Amino acid sequence: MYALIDCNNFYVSCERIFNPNLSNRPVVVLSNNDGCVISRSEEAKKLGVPMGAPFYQYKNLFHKNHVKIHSSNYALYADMSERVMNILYKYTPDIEVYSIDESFLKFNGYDSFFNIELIAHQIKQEILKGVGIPTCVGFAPTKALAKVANRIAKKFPKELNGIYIIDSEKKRIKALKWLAIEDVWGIGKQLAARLRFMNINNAYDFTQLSDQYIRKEFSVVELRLKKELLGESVLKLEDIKNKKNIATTRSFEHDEKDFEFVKERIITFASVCGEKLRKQNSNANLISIFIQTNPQKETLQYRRTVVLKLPFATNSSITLAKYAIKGLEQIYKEGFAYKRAGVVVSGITDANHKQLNLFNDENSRHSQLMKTIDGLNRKIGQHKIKLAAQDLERTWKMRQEHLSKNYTTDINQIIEIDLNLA
DNA sequence: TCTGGGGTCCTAGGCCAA
DNA sequence: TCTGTTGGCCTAGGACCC
Repeated sequence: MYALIDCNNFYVSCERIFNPNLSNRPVVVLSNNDGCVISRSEEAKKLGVPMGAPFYQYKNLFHKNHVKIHSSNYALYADMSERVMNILYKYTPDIEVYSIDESFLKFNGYDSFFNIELIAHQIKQEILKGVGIPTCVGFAPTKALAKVANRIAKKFPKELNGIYIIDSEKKRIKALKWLAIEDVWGIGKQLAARLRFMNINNAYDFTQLSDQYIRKEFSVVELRLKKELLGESVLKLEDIKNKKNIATTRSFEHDEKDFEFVKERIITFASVCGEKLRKQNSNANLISIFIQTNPQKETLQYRRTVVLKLPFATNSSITLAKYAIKGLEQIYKEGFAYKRAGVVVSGITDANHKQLNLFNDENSRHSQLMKTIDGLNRKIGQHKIKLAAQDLERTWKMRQEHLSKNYTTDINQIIEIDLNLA
């Protein structure tokens, strides 16, 4: 059996732990730059706030309904996520941390020996008591069905208490007939529209299509999905692997025409990619740089990406920045106002197994220098030590007007309790 | 004025070598 | 030597996920 444990409205739930004022009232958490809504409390959902809603369009609605607004505080969420996952590891070592707020667990042979419902209850209770986050638990014979079970648990909180188990054919078929096609894990907007057009309206209809037809009209991904929904486990737990791509991309606070501005951003992104590579002890062989104008505006658009092959595998921020500038110079066009830019490194290899290059190789001092920079940044706070090409005067602040404190990761921001009031 | 960011996997198509 | 086929590798772009 697979279990899917999913935290309810995760970012909002994290904010609520440290701020009881947020209980039982509409709360939203915004994306970087306070751009869109990326987490909503049940009360906010009831007000009709959709996922991804642009903040500025909903400002009035929020104001009118006293919606509490928070900028995203990823340091806090990452720490709370780790606490949740640590609890899950107590139940089984077979875990796949699928995202910041959900994990698959595999319980081999538990079906006949253990009371699954009891385990589900224990998991839920322990996370709620230990971390303060409410969760939903779905159990089923495959990962895709566990997703379905979890969805049902979420949808009927009063009746099911956040737990649903698909453990019979009858329940499986009933669940699939209930699940709208666009809500199936792996069926996105485009596929759903095509399937609806073919009168395939729910997950059950989808499983009635023949293998050949699915393979011909769609792809191997959809075929696997069909098997999973039929109860044949083809998706296994994924191991924790090093990332295959590492990206650092941002929108600017305003549209920007100045080359030097964009260049400074690109250097910073390349440098951050270097840091991320070093953190997972990897090197990159390829670097791609992209810039784009604001697609929301009806002005002439420009968007280019360039991929450069690095002369040797590297994680040096200096080398990455050097090639990032080279790439930017190739794609930058005067006269456009840019809104977004980014650097992605790929072709990732293990830094311990670097292939020697006869003609080109990195200055051997880079590696020691990077170690020193990383060490200092860890000690005195993130990103205080920069490359000279980064602007030391300007501090790049995202718009984060509603940011909560780092209650659990910064000793200076730890929560204080006034015992006189308590 | 104000619309996020970071991933994965798959397919198609080009190129190249056997 | 030439031509056609096949399969591997690479990359770009699309679709999907959270």
